Amino acid sequence: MVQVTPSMRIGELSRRTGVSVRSLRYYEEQGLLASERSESGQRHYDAAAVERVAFIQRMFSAGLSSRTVADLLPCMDRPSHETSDAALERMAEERDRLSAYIVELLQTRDSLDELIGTNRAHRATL
Amino acid sequence: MVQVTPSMRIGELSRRTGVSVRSLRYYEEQGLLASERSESGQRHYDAAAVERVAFIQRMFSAGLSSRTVADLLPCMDRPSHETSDAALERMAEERDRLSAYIVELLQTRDSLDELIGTNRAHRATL
DNA sequence: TTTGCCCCTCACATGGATGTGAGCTTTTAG
DNA sequence: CTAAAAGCTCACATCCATGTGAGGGGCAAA
Repeated sequence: MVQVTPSMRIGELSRRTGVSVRSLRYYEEQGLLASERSESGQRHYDAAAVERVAFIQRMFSAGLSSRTVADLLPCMDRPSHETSDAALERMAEERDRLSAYIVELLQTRDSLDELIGTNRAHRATL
Repeated sequence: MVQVTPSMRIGELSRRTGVSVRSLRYYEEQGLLASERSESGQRHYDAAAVERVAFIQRMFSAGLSSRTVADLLPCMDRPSHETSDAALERMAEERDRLSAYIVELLQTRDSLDELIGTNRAHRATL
């Protein structure tokens, strides 16, 4: 039988995403990343998994917890009328949190720039 | 003798900054925040400490470790020719890291917006 | 003096993602 | 067929800022 979506095993997914095998298993444990199991119990992923892993990483790096991401993913997989008010609200909340965080970081970057500027100026007086 | 800078104790600094007493002691342990000790061993801070604590928090929230902040602070306290090349480079490095991070977060926010938009659209079809 | 609050140190706990290693099975390449 | 490479599970370790609690001192108001 020909594989329609040539499945990859965990090592390959790890290589393609740059995410450790350990972490991929963790994502599964947290309900973020599904896998088909072969008879012998090995995980197999379709090509879409690469994207999904990237998404998960982005969310993590934006400060969302695995729990939160788990709540969001269904809305991504099947955006439908089933999307509860709660989930929608949750997304908006996270978005706002992220926005505020970005603003904060921009200010922090300015602080750093100023700090660097001041020090460069002092160096120039050598 | 009149106190020129009326010193505050740790509880007050905590209140003014919103940072826990525990954390303030931790900052000191990490060499980020100095304090004068009274005879009985109690910490006293001058008004400038409030600003410094705020700065530390910003750096932390920008992902710098206490170690890194400790390396940066001398450049803030005494920007002078003594500012080593290494320190300056370090600052620039952190600035760039932060910049890259911000860009990433902006993209992530866009992802979230799109996700929210898609779901709202589906809700509208109810 | 007693009561109450703040401070001190020490040290163990927490959370969340990830690292690491043991012990064992499956797959693959020679 | 055999050995290397890759998977599996389980479970303990790590990092880092912070929480928490024990046990005890300092100091002001009643």
